[in-house]
Amino acid sequence: MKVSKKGEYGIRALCHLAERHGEGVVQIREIARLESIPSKFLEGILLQMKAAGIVRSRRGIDGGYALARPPEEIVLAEVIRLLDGPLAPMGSAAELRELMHRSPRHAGFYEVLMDVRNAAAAILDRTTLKEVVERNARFRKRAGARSSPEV
Amino acid sequence: MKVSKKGEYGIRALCHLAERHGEGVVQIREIARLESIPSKFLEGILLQMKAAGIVRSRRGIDGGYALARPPEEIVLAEVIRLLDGPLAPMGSAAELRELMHRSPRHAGFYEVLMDVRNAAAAILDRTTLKEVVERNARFRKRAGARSSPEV
DNA sequence: ATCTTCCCGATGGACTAACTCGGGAAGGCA
DNA sequence: TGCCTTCCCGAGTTAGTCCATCGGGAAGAT
Repeated sequence: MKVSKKGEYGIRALCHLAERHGEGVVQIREIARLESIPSKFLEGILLQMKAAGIVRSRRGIDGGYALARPPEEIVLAEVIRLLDGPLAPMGSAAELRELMHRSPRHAGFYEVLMDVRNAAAAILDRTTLKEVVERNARFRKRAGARSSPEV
Repeated sequence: MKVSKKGEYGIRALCHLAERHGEGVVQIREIARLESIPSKFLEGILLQMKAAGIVRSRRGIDGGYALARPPEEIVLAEVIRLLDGPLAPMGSAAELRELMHRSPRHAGFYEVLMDVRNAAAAILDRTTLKEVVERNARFRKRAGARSSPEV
């Protein structure tokens, strides 16, 4: 599995929206500026997440984006799968299973890869956006107490 | 983390060598043929593993490759790190740590990624080549009993 | 001397990542 | 009705990586 810039930006943007959940929409430009994300790139990412039902939008003069669901109902696995593909370290879970019984000579190895993907999936499937935001807040407090002016 | 063809071929070749451990060297061409790996590609991979001390070689008319250490002293993590880079899903463990205290705003997210890399590392650091070969054998028996003529 | 093998750098095509451009469509407001 | 601001969307660019191949050179056995 690999989390690309696209995936990272996607999650960061969702965190931003999660923090303001319930306060209406927020514009691409604002997210891009505050999160240091290239805005045209972010545009495409949000569009893709909208098509997937993670996020909703409103156009016009007071338009912008908001979460389509509450933060505790969005899990990291969903957005990473969407933006960066399957969680398995090689191919997808289905392809690994296919390989295992198509070439039993190396099935043991593929089985280990499957174990790795299951371990990753176990974490990412139960980690909600809400939890990530809470974790972020905890770190911000801890670090903000002694240094660093926000980056 | 991503296991590429290079990593897959590397492990498959090592398994091949592990099965014949103690019986002298085996040639690139033979490994390539029996494991369906492009031989020129395999050549480079073996060379890299030799430089890393995983494998040793002998040239000349009866040359070839062999494991540099017994199969129970080679772990998957070592070869995957060598051939495919760090196990973390984004950057390396060190870069993730760096990010966490350099931008505490998203440290929670990076921490989750670190958890994922730790889960992967836990599996791959304790899985030896010997264990993979044993697992392979178990599958071969199970499947060979009812079908498939080796691929 | 002459095979056979490993050693090693260079190259090439396909594909992806990470952006960027430019224009179009929807929606609020005067 | 315009007008402006926002989202919508396809196409293009640049750099880099993946997978593989070529061609020759060096070491070693007989």
